[in-house]
Amino acid sequence: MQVGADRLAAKLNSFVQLTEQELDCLTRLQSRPSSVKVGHALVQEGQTGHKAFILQAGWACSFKIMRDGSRQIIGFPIPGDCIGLRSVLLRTSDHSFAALTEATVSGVDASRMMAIFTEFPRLAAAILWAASREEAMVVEHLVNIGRRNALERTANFFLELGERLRLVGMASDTAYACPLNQYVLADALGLSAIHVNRVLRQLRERGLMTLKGGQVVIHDVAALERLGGFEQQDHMDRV
Amino acid sequence: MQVGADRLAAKLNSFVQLTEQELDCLTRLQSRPSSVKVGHALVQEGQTGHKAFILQAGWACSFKIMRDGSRQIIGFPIPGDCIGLRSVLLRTSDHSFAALTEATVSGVDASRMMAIFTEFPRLAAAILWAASREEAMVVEHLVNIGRRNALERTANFFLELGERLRLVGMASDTAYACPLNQYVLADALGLSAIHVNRVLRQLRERGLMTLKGGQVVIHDVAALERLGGFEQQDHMDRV
DNA sequence: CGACGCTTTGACACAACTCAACAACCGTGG
DNA sequence: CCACGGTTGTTGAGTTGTGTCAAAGCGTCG
Repeated sequence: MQVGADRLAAKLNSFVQLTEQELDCLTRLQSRPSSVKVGHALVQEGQTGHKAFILQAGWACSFKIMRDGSRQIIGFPIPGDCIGLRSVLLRTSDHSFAALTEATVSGVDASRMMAIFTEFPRLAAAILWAASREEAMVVEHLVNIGRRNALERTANFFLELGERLRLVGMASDTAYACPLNQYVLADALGLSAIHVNRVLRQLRERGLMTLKGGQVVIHDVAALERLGGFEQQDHMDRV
Repeated sequence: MQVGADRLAAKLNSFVQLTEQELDCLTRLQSRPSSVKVGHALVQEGQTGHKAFILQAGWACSFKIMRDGSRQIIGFPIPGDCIGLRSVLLRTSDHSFAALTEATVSGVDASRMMAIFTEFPRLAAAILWAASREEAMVVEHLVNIGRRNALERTANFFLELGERLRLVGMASDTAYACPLNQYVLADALGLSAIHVNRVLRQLRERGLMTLKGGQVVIHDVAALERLGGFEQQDHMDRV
């Protein structure tokens, strides 16, 4: 498998230039890609099987269900991202994953994963780096929910998402496909679905952005960034 | 330095039994502990120096300042926790750290940290494990803010904090020292300081818990756990 | 004593939630 | 082809939770 065919290899390769051997190891680490149906769970909270996946295509989300039935979505892995990496290290997974669209994933064997640490330390560092980026995203999400009102929060969310998608070539500067409905958005943003609707309307009426038919179009990037308190990320974090 | 003297070693040792050599490596990794004054920043957001610290004693918090001056507190590292581990991997730190009480920390040299990956892979795995636990805490925090109201959120927060403190012997089953004032709590919980006050009063009047003079006393553990939607963590996550 | 940091309280405003109903869309099957 | 049900989006009215502003109480420290 060459770089490019495997999303994980492509991502890690942007951190440290990987050798032939390391690329080969990554290939062997992953099982043959398999397809997942919409709504199907990948990892269940509390599950103790040490399974992790790499999302190769499609959309998914990680979330936690509360006792009252409501849920909080933690994040939306996009192609190249790890799913359930933590459940390999911590014995039980602390949250669940589900596919939001038809998706393809490749499984990662936990024991082989641990073996990497002894055989390919540079690869291990790269994985820690990827995990760090993921954690940084959760932190951003936390700040967004904790300290911004519904309008700012939503604006920030779509900018952040667009930024990530652009890095993997799934978005242009002002538009991208986004299959998230208002219920999903509500659970991600810590709002009610109805309020999400009102917020989207306001964003539309203000001429900032539109979400329609699974397509996000940003009409006024500058104004949206101002509203969402968005700051261009620095991606020069190669060691 | 024996296990016990060094908080980090003590923590990692609970994940994998560390060898003499590994313990020795951890000791050499850390600089001589130094003391930090209240309110003093350890890591500034955007700072590019690859510095990390291990908190050995005292209280600190990690936070992000918004453009409008408000702040969101991400978490409260307690002794044994890493501070700014991510700023070693991602080149710039994405948030800041400050001491909340007189604290002592030992610095960690970034280049030596990277060297661990090649020399002591088991140690690297242990560090990744510690980072995973930290991320799990952020996720809990996110869920708490996103999907619980002020009362439940506060209840959950103090239970969670107590749980962590108990693991390092800084809390009994029903009480612990907690130097966080209402402004700090507000910034952590995504509330206003005034509302935190109201919530604390309600918790007190309902006979659930009291925060007074830097001391948390839980009067009715069961009821508080029910209110906060708190579930006992599983700590059997040793590999 | 006054100054300061932190807590407490009340009155009011506003953001976000809930409930209820309806409209648009889309695939399915008659 | 149209009727249908299910899903998703839209809107309004009323309620509740939380923020804001203003002021006072309290303890500590200089």
